[in-house]
Amino acid sequence: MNCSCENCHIQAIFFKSINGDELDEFCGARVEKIIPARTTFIKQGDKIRSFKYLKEGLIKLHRVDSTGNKQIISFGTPMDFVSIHNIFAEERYSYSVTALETSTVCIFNIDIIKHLIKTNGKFAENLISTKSRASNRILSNSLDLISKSMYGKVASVILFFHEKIYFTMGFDLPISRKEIAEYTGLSIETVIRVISEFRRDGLIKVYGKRIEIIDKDGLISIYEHS
Amino acid sequence: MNCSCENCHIQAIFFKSINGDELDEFCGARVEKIIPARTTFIKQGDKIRSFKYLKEGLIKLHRVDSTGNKQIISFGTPMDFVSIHNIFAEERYSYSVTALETSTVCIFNIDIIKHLIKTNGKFAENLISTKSRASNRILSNSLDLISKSMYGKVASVILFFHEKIYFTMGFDLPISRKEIAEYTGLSIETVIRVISEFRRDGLIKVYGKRIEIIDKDGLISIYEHS
DNA sequence: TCCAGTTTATGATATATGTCATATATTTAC
DNA sequence: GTAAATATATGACATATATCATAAACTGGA
Repeated sequence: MNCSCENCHIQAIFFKSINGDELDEFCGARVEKIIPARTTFIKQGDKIRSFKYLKEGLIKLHRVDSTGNKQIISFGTPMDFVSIHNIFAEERYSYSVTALETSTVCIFNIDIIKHLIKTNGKFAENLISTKSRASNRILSNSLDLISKSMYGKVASVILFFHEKIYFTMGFDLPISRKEIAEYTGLSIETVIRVISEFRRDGLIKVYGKRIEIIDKDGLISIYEHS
Repeated sequence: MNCSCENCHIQAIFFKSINGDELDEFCGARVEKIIPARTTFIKQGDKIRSFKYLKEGLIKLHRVDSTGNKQIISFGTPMDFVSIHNIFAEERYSYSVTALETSTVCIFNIDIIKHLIKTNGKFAENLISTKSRASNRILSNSLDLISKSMYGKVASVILFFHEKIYFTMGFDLPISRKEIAEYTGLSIETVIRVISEFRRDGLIKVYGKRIEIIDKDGLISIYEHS
């Protein structure tokens, strides 16, 4: 199996720094795996044995914190998920990863990655900068939530899936109200109530998981003013 | 000026991967600067022109978010602050850095760092792993705050300065109540009220900035159960 | 030393958010 | 296809948190 995929982001990101021989070495050991929706393919605490790249799909990063509390860390698309957050820092994953939609993951030999970092400076630089951008984005989203009210938090989730994932006014939420609660730190009931209130105020239409944004500016205004 | 400091953490972290010649190149261009307490030496939006390491002291990372809200991102000691969060990801700092106590900062030529990454694989690996650990820790602290009540949030700040910075039961808080509010996302009054309540409940003694922990287990229990 | 600004503190009150109870709708397992 | 589990929804109520007002304590500079 090689790396001939047409629209591989990791190729665009990393491979411009890899020459022919290295590319063969890197891709020769690649395994592609289809992950069914709602399947956890990286478990918190597991030993890190490979380097994974999301080729296609949508995933969530989640964890159980030191006090036993379940929380969602972030949502990711191929543009922003490669399993590098922990690879060089810890021996084990400090988070789990679950597919929200059917996803395709490319699995690489971790030793080859480590070897590439040591022998290919351009690759190391690209990896550091990709990793930095990804973790900056996650941290920034997390910080955004801390200072917002329940309205701002729920609005930010709806706007996130609209602006970063689906790009259309109407879309099916890929997560439950409970998961929105785990991401925002709110209770489930509060999440449901806020969604209902947004509906009553004419900001969105709701049919179960289906959301249709009616007043995007209104949502943005709520997000911005808490 | 060279890198002969006795207890340099960056030396311990990075320099084990650098040989004599590289060390000279790296340290030859080093500038050491003393930052007075409460001075901002990195400003959000500034162009990144150098690589900075906190040799001595205590700093806070802070930012103004997209909606104009001021918040504190994290606190750092020499053990965990090197200005690598943004260096390879962005052209400009996405956060400011202010000294909370008189601090010493070592300033390196950023091009030499970038050159080292490209030519010294061991250095690149150490840098990636140091950076990963630092950003994992910051993210983890930020996520911890999201799901906690005002009691848990304030307890976590007090326990942080006790367990990670001063190690003694009594210490002077290096930040104001307002800064605790900016870190936790609470209002100033709520922070003050919670501290007063902790005092009334015999968990701590308070004399202005001075905190003395009386019932550490009680604080931990509050932190854990929200 | 005094003034002005900031910080800490507390009360009164309004609002935001969580908890518990209950009901319906939806999904899953067999 | 049915039972059980889970997800969504809403009301009533309790608790958590913010806001506004005020005052005392502290800080830095003229």
